Amino acid sequence: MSFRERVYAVVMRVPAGRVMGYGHVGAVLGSPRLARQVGWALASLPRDTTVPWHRILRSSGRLALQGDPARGMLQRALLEDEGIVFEADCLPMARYGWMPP
DNA sequence: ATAATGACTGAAT
DNA sequence: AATTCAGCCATTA
Repeated sequence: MSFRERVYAVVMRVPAGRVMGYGHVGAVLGSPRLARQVGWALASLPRDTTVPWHRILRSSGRLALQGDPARGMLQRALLEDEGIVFEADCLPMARYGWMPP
């Protein structure tokens, strides 16, 4: 089982309308310092994937993909479709954040 | 085996 | 408040 597959397994557990930070996913995988590797795993995801990659955000609830406007807008649109309300490019992790039981 | 890369993060400017 | 810097570590070359 590769690192990627473990990342996908965690991300796919996140219910609609909830989000997780890269560091949180890394923490579930073993260490909060795996954030970058989580990012790498999602970056190598195919476009037609069923993995809800848009539910993974940067720390403090800021959106990832800020360097890529096209995908950034897509991520925001997907999250809003799930009922998440943004507060000026950020969203309250305290409310939408999720951790596996 | 070594070196470079990056959807990150937290501290320091 | 906005940027830059320096660690991080799986993957790739």
